[in-house]
Amino acid sequence: MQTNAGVKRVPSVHTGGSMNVMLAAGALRDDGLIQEESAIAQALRDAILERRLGPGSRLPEEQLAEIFASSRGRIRRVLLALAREHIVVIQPSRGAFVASPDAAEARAVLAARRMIEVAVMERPCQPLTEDAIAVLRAVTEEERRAHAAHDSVAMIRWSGRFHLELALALGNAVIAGIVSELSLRTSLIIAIYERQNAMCCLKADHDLLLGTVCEQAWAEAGRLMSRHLLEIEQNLDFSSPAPPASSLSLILKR
Amino acid sequence: MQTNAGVKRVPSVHTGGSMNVMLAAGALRDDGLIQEESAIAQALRDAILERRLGPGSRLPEEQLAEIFASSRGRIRRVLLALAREHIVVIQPSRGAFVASPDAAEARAVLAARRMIEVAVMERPCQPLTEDAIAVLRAVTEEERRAHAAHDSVAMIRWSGRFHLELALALGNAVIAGIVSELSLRTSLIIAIYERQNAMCCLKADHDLLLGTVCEQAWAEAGRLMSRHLLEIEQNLDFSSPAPPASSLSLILKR
DNA sequence: GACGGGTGCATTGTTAACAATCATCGTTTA
DNA sequence: TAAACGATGATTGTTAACAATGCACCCGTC
Repeated sequence: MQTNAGVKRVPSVHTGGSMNVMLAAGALRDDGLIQEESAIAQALRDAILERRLGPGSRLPEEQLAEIFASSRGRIRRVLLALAREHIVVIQPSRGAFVASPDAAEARAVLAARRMIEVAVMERPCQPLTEDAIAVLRAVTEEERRAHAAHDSVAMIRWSGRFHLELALALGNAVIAGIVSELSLRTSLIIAIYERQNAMCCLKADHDLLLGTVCEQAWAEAGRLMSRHLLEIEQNLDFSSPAPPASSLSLILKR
Repeated sequence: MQTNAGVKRVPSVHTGGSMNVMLAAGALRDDGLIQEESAIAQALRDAILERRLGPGSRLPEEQLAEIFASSRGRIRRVLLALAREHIVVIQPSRGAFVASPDAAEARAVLAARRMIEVAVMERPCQPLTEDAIAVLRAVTEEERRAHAAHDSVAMIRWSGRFHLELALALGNAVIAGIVSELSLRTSLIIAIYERQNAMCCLKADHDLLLGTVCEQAWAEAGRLMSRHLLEIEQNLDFSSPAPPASSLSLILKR
């Protein structure tokens, strides 16, 4: 599924360079899965990311097989892969469900993110290239556009994307893979514990961050990143155990 | 995340203590795998960690199924899980092999480790408990013992274990999982690129580190950790592409 | 009305047979 | 001699049928 509808348009002149990085993002490789499986996995990740599939949702093998015009065996492999990413839970003899992390796990994930992403800011292990800056600018531009259009799905996606590109630009592919996984888990967590009045995770934080990054003010960038992630955490409400218990309605195919 | 809640670890006693510490290690849960599969996966990880299975080794499904008295289907699941940990590579229609990361991947893994583990030292997100210190002391004691006995297998294992316990003590379960995976990848890397005259990865670095940790001298601990990991990296020789090409001799079952 | 047991259905788990693919090696030919 | 070709065997990939499990529903009894 590199037909990722929205991902194509990077509004910059240097289509060539951006394109490359664009591809890399979706394709941060799904080791051990063949193309078709990888596509299904990505479709499920997208559905979770965009909250079409809520935490606790049932994921029946046969139904998924039909939806994706695939076989049960293949779905099974995909579900195992997603279980290893901690966004799906497999209960033996019961089936697979979208994970619904508890408060402790939520805190652990966020703490890990803070630790890692702040470290990436403070001590980048790669020089910042012009290309990388261009990509980051393009992403924040997309974020702004999504925000203006009140397109919350796009907002979620580009927001995650910003963190990923940052990890890729200042860290490396291994770190980016880790950040990517933690990002996805985070968005599951937000789906469960978000405060009602939540400010939808963006108030130009990313712009600010990008500014300091461009100036190579690493210490300040680290501080901003820390604050940014702390804010996300502080906008969670762990008091309501609230398992939203979504139905098995699958609006997966597009 | 009560992952390690049930496992009480008391360091003191020789066999008993060590055993307990042993258990906790593998048990950093293998999501999506049933017990039997998890055991097989751990056996393979151990074999790789201890370099009984060298990089590039072939891993035929049927043979593994026989060795572990299991079925091909189950082996298949295990291999997929290990592929997602990047310690096994699955080549479609060709089979599974122990991964042999190239220089670029090796550097990325080590850089990621340095970034993350240094961050854990510098900014622990948990107060250091007495229990944790006891466990860490026990591990270094085991390391010393293994070193004295020239038991390189035990040395490798306890060395990795030290890093894991550190991440668990000062970080959390999520970070420990990440460190655990990176550790395993590192030991694959060392198996490939280690300099002949390598000093076998331990010259009391861990003792020193533990000392500063106990004193809660975080900045110094971070510096030591950084140096420690850099030393590992500097003892690698990427010039010889040397794929040791090990046979498929499987001394897996114990 | 609540509890316990039992039946049937829906779903997952497992297996075995078959199909497809790749490597090996011997043979042929330029 | 070396390259190309082709058959053979070994290994992986896929499927479909069957077994096992858990769940919901119904019924009877207390």
